[in-house]
Amino acid sequence: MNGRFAISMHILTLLAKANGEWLTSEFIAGSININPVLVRKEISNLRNRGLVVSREGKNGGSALAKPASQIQVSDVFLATRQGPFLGSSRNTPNPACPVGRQINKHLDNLYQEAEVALIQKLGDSTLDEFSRRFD
Amino acid sequence: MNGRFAISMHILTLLAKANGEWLTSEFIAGSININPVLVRKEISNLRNRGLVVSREGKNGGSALAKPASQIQVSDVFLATRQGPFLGSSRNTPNPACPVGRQINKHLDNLYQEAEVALIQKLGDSTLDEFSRRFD
DNA sequence: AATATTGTAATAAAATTTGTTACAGTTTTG
DNA sequence: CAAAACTGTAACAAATTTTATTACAATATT
Repeated sequence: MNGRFAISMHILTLLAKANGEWLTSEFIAGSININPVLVRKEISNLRNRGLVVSREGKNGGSALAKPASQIQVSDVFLATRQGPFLGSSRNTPNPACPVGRQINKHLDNLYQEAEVALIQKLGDSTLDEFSRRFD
Repeated sequence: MNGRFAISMHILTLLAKANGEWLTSEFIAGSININPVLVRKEISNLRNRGLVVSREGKNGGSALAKPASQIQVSDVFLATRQGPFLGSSRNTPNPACPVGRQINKHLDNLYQEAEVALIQKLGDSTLDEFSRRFD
């Protein structure tokens, strides 16, 4: 995972504990201690994924699109992962070498297997469970 | 995983298929298509992990420190991972906020659980198996 | 002694991530 | 309707991380 996963989990945890209140990006940014624009960018992504809803204008803000018990941690992982998860092979190995020619294909297979296992694991827990861990 | 995992897997696959030959960093770099110094750095790391042995001087190079069947993919993962695997929380959230104060602790727990699942999965396969996938 | 090679430090370049500024568009409220 | 409080997003800047390069000392072989 990357920093975006942490930011998204933080946002979603705040929303889960907000009890129907619409939180502003500025308030959320104050808790995470980052710039409100970054929060809005992440929320935009979560909204596209159907996890969050927002409203513009005065008294605007964001809220969960569905109960926290229906949001799995794996949903957040999938929403924030970029590309093939495990750093992907951005090498362009030598095609004249038998290993170089095939390594990316085999690594991609490996990554995918690993990712499936990880998603399964993260699918076990929900945002509701996660947010209840806080005092 | 990161680019270093891919590089290390590439190096180890070449060594596994080298049949006792000592491969030079230049040869390996040619297959991966990166700078030989990077190869030597990665090999240095793998050597510290007990996966590879090297010898200096003319006709020097590197070889596996043990049979490929005794090297698990999870060993490579552990050798190349940097820090808390999933991008770690380098945010410094607001300690005045109940969520901000505890989020890193709970995320770390989550990361660790996920990492255990991943390592278990990667522990299922060995370098030997991986290298046999190549034609 | 000449050659081939590793080991490693120092530095530079490139890529990625994170942060900032700016401002148009949308609601609410007086 | 105008002011205020927001979101949405683009464009740009700064910081960080990753990857590459240069340089050279140390080690073996021939």
